[in-house]
Amino acid sequence: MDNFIKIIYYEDNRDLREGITFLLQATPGLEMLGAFGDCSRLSYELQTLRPDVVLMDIDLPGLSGIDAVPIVKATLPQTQVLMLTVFDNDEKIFQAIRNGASGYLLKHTPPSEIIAAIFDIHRGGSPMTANIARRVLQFFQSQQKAVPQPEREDYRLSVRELDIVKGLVTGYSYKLIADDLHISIDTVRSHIRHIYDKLQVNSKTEAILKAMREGLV
Amino acid sequence: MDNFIKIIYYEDNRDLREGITFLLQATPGLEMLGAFGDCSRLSYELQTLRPDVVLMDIDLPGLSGIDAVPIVKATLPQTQVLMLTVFDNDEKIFQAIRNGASGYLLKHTPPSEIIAAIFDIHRGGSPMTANIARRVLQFFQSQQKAVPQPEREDYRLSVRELDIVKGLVTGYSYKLIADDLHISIDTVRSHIRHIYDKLQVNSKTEAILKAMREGLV
DNA sequence: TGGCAAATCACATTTTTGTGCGATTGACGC
DNA sequence: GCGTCAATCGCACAAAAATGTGATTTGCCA
Repeated sequence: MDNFIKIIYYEDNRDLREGITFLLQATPGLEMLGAFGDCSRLSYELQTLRPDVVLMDIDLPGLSGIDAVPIVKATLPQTQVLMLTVFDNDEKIFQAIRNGASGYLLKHTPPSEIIAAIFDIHRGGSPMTANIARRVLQFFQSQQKAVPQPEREDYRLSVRELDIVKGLVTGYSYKLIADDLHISIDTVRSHIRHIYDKLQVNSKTEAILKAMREGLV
Repeated sequence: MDNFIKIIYYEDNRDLREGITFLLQATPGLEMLGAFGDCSRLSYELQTLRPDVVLMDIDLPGLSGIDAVPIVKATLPQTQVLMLTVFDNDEKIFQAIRNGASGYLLKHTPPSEIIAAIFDIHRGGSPMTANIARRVLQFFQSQQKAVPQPEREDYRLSVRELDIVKGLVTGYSYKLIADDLHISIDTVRSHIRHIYDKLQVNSKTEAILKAMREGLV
């Protein structure tokens, strides 16, 4: 049984727990090490049984399944956690994922898919129902879309003027910028004048703030 | 055929295109509207055929499948895009997702799963191979971890000093800050001196930059 | 109750910026 | 070839900021 996938299972509903346990025990390639109604002895069970995969319900009495995930990952980093739950609530899903769960199935998933998911997750995949995956993707997309700023204006600064702005945003004085770019301080002044014109400001501070906010640098 | 899922397919490999087309044509519930070797007439095809699902290869001649996705979503926002490709490269995956793809399968996926995925995606799910899902989750986890800031120092600024800093970051001159807070400009100077001491800087610019970066405001 | 820090104000001096009014050079377009 | 513009530099004067060296009041707390 050396290359069998070793599994432990946390689920407070007794019928379900026994049903799944029976199912997994009957599956070649899987080794069911234990099934428990709560996480009260989680650390002990992890250390003695050293499972490859932990199946975890969310709504457990005492320590919730979500809070149990980081403990599993801290104790056995190589062990994969597969959430198996009725909650398809966004916050719970993301929380579980943040905490280190590698898969997320809803309980109504057919037994054959649960078994496939266990092999998947052990192979380095992340089984998710298509619904859950959609939530994750949507979150992902919303995060990404937040980056492209709201309509950035084009102030038509020349490359040299941008050099100067970079200097300002670095916190340099005119003199330092001049030294840095090997030009005279009067040239820096001159550029700064044009920059102020183009940015419609009239002090270094305003220019810096505007440049930062408008993402010119 | 009204409730059939209408599909168009972009794939430059002719054998594969014809194979998949044949497969989908033979599947009850699916209606294959067309299969094309490139995206040269994408807009036209979208508008005339109005598919429910677009299957999209990535490595197409001319416009790449990744760049085609935003066009699909812009033209027909309700239409779901399922990427079907050999690339399991992170950047390509994330790019496609960012652009609005709702599913991502590798070409070696068995035909039965491709068909299941089409039904899935049309139902609002996001079919992904477990491998792809793992990449997305990992990216997700790394993003989340990035949020907890890198140890913000406590510079022990007094409330009044913070008022001043806020003024600076708003772009106010000493005089404006003084007026704003109803104190003399010399008092502002005095506070600023203390602020510079505490922040370990020696110019307004540096103070503003440090305050912004350290999130003091 | 005596020390301490925060908040207030004053005055003087030096540096740094802002602004007005120039000039020269070189690249590019028409 | 002529106009335009970016990039360079100069000088002068005024305004703002940085620095030094003070002082007074208030409230806290040990």
